[in-house]
Amino acid sequence: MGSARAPRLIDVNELRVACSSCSLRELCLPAGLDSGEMERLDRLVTHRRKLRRGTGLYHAGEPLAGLFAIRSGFMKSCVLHDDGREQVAGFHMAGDLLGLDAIGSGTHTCDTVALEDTEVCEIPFASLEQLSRELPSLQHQLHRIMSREIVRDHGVMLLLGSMSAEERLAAFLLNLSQRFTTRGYSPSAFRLRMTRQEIGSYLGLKLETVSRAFSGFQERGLITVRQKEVRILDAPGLKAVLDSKR
Amino acid sequence: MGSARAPRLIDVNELRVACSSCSLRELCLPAGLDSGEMERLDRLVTHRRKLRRGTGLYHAGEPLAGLFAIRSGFMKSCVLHDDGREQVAGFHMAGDLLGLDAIGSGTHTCDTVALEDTEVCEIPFASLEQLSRELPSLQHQLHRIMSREIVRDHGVMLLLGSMSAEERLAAFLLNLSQRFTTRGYSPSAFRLRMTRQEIGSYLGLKLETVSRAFSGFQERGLITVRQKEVRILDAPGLKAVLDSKR
DNA sequence: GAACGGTGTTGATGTAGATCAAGCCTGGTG
DNA sequence: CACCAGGCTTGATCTACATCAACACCGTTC
Repeated sequence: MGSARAPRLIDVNELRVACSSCSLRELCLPAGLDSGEMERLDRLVTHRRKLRRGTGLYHAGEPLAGLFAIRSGFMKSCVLHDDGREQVAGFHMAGDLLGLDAIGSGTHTCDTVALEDTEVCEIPFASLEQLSRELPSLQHQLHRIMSREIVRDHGVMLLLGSMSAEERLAAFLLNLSQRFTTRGYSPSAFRLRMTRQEIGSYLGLKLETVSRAFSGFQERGLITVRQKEVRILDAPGLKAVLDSKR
Repeated sequence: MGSARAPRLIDVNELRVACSSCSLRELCLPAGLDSGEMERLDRLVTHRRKLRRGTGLYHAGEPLAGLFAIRSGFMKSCVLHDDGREQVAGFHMAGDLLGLDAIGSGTHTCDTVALEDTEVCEIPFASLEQLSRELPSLQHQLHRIMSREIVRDHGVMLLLGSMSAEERLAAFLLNLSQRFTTRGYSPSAFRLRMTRQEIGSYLGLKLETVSRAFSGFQERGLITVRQKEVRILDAPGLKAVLDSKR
């Protein structure tokens, strides 16, 4: 269908969103590459996809198509248990790389869904492996990204295994705040893209508990919440919630 | 101290435990390599270390020395929270690769401790990256291992976030059983290398709860437990515990 | 602008697992 | 061989969170 359009126009458009001119290049796969290297990476990224809010990107069981870098928007990934139970495994924003779970088996092990309109860059994995053999910086960056994902997961395990409801929510808010900051947004005022139910699923809590924890923080003057709009009034206070329990 | 010994002897010894003659080669980093490639990998593995039970291998905060492949024995890794809380992040046995957490930042993010006398092969990471640029099979195997670690962590997150105490313990026992089987041991009778406290830490439970769940399984004829000796009498029954809760 | 469905808040009650406590194995040590 | 410390089990009680329930809010659609 896209082939009906004038090819020239598409080329120009693709050029405009090349890695080298992408504002996320320092967060994403191209971090640490020089301009020549980045150009070679660009050539791998032939597909970009726009996802409407609510649309899935890939599903558990599907063969690995490629990795996906988020250009803009917000996504969640969910792991599924045999019996239908599902849990949010992570929330992903611009610069994050999705699909790493599928490298091991060649098959995706979780579902990913856009929580707002989202644009992703598709990077064919075989080509990426090949190119990263030629570009040590790219190879290393890929390793760094996978390693950081492992460390992040360990943090979530710690949270789920040994923190109270309020501690979990405080950690969650501080983490979001930090990630927004890295991307140039306000650390203290942001809009949650996910529901209470999804936050609860991620934190191992029920939605009512999440709601009560929000209210509790608000009563103590740590934050204000109005539906999905959150403002952090007292970041040190939130951090203190984390250490309070000894 | 080792240099006082006759170098010849050490060389012969090192040869004996080369990757190519290691019984774990299909589980470990050399999986998928041909004999010439394996020989090149062998040359990276200059250090082997024996750890007495209770000894640490590396600690959070230390710079990445290298990756470590377990040749024999049993280890745990623990993530630490700022406030001193600690949680077991995983149990590791022969063929497992340790240290992946440190690639991202260059610094280890967890502690690892031998739970019984253990022998590990040290693989300098920089050399491994270099060699994996020349050997696509090695590169791919490294990626597979990291990806599988991510998938494993997602499984633990699901367990911690949405399973009851008995479900967690059942999943844990079945996982252990499966890993022992892969390594050629009995799937149904094995000796736990960790304490109830460590199992509890890993599963997000207190040791008393772990103990009660063991007793419960025993009363229902699913297993027998006597201290650290476990025998699985009814594997399908244990699997049923996982699905019971809907 | 009325009606509706998805989302969020708040209260009342129930419960799985934590906590506290006591006693029992077991393996290592003098 | 007796002793001891660390590990394990089991019981009684407590509590944080789940569950159930009612209602309020908001954005969408007709």
